[in-house]
Amino acid sequence: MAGTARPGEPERAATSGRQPSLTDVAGLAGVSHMTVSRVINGTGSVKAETRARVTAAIEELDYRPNSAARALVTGRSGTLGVVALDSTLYGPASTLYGIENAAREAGYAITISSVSRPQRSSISDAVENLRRQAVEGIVVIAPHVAAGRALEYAPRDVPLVAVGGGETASVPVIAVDQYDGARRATEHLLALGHRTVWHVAGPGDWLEARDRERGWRETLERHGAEVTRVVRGDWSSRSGYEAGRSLVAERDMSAVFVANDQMALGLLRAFTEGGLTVPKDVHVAGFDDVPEAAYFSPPLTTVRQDFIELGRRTFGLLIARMDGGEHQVRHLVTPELIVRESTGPR
Amino acid sequence: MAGTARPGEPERAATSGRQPSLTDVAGLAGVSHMTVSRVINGTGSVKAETRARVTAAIEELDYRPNSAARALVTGRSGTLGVVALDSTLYGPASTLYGIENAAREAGYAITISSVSRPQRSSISDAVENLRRQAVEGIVVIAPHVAAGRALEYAPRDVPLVAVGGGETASVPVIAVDQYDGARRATEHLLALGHRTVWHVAGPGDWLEARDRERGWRETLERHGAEVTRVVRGDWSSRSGYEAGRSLVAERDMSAVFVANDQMALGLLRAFTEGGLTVPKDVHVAGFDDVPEAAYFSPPLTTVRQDFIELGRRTFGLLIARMDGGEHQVRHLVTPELIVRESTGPR
DNA sequence: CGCCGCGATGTTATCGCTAACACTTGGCCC
DNA sequence: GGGCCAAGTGTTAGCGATAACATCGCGGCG
Repeated sequence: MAGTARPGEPERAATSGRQPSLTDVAGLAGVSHMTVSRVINGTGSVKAETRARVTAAIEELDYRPNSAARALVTGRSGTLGVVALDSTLYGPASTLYGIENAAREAGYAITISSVSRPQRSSISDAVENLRRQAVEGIVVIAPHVAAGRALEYAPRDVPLVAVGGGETASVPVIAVDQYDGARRATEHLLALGHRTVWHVAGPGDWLEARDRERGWRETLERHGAEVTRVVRGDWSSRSGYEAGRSLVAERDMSAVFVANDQMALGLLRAFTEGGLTVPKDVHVAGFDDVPEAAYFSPPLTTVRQDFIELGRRTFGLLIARMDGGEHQVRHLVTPELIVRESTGPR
Repeated sequence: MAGTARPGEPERAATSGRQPSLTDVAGLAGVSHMTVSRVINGTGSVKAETRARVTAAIEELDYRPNSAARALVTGRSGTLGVVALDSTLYGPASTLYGIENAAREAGYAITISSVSRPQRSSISDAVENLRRQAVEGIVVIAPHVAAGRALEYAPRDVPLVAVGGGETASVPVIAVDQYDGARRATEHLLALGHRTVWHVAGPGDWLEARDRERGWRETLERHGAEVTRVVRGDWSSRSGYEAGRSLVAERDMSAVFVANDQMALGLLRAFTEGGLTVPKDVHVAGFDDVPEAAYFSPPLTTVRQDFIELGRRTFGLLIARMDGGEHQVRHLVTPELIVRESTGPR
């Protein structure tokens, strides 16, 4: 038996003050602190009996490794950072949830840094903020042009991936294929026999809004349908409502593709107030498939994005980046069209 | 001029490999590492000219303090943990946002640990998970009985506050006054002349559901109104829809208080399908005031909870706890009734 | 029979920072 | 003019972990 401490008379850590350290555990188990470290990390080889003694000591002292000390010596913090632009929205919140779950399973912690306004400076600030936390990698959830610009100047020395944004070549991007989703929705509406499809777009400085609009426009062009004027909202139900009011007046309007479900809700409301019945007078499709979409009046045809899956894949992409691999720039997740009554029989 | 390095010939950190350290900055500025530390932390006194030189060196090397080293020596990680039960819902997500904002302003980082299912063990796991990250304090957002039970066994050595949950005496709780909100909604409906008010409740193991139900029940009793049978949902629109279908059949049903807005949406849908018109045939009120509630068909009367404010106050409460003060157990935030068409004139 | 290698363990250096204390200089007071 | 104080700076000692190397038996093999 090695060491100076006698197992029969363990040196207990003072019950007061500070947390027990490796040395305290070692004292109690009658081994060196290095042996305890080996037991904890499963490295090296330790006799079964010794391991049992150490484990018991850890248990008794309720020992927990000091993550700061470990991070200092290993140079790895075990933490990833996520920048989210308005994490109260369903999409970002779900993506974050997916990322966090995958990260936790892999033993990483997640630190968040929200950004309320989509400005290049605030996004850069958030990234900088995370770097100060010594995160090992960063995810930016900000499908916004400002984010794209911010990422061009992103630090090179910390692995970074973007969700849903940026044509930047310098940062790998993962996203749901907005263009394809918009195409599906638009083609679905055209297939119902409409001469053309109107569009309520999202804010012009959001990449998702641009891609959806482009998907809609090019689908119309490909089918030789007239490209109507675009009404623009800001993602909110309120703006959808206003868009709806402006469309009610429009003659020869029989189908609308709205860039997200919340605006679609407002639009439905405006149509109802304006005396238009959906789907009898007008067909409406949305985007996102928020959990409530199936219970709108009428239930909304929409494009489903699997945010949880998106989050998981984002985490995988970041890990691959951190390991130095994975230089492919753009990863797309395919969305799915969910048909409901808002584009149903008249 | 002190030190051995000549300012004219700065010792640059190797461009390769590791991040610059205090010593690298010190070398470049021609001072000791301790002076650099003083400049960074604003402690002690440093001559203006020296400070300028150090600042320039920091800038040039793009130096960033190593948070692990700092945490190791100070014993403070500068990180707070948040446990959230389903952070994709509007309420928890907004509360988290409020907490994170307040924390960031105060220089703290936020680490999250989501819990998908409201079990005592998983909540304890999440807390344990955060402790391993050496957080200085923990917020548990989980207005659920399981959370309450988990908190009774919560570690004593890390400051912890709960949002919206638990009658536990051991942990300070901050919450929106659910009882009062339910009272307001119910009294509003009674004041419209209804003989009684029906209730679609949330899941029985959620404290918010219980408080809202109790607020409704006792208000009816206080006004001598009949207490009807309770229909129970699970917060989802789908369950609200089913509750609505079951209520459509009910004769003599003219007012419903639904425990949250999402269920209210489903209920409205079921009523529409069932041939009941709101507000003509039935009055409906919800709870939460999600951003979409104003655009339901019809716009929903509901009880607004200020989640952002709740988050800010939660952070304040946690900080107070961490400073050792603030032993008051229960803090309540008063909600507000927002009246819209769903309880409007017939 | 001595040496090599390996399993099991201990010793020492080190990560980057702050706390605590030591030291120098110059001005001011008596 | 000697001593004291404060400003400004440096030196040293850890914080609690892991990495790297050292040590010690012991069994097998040439």
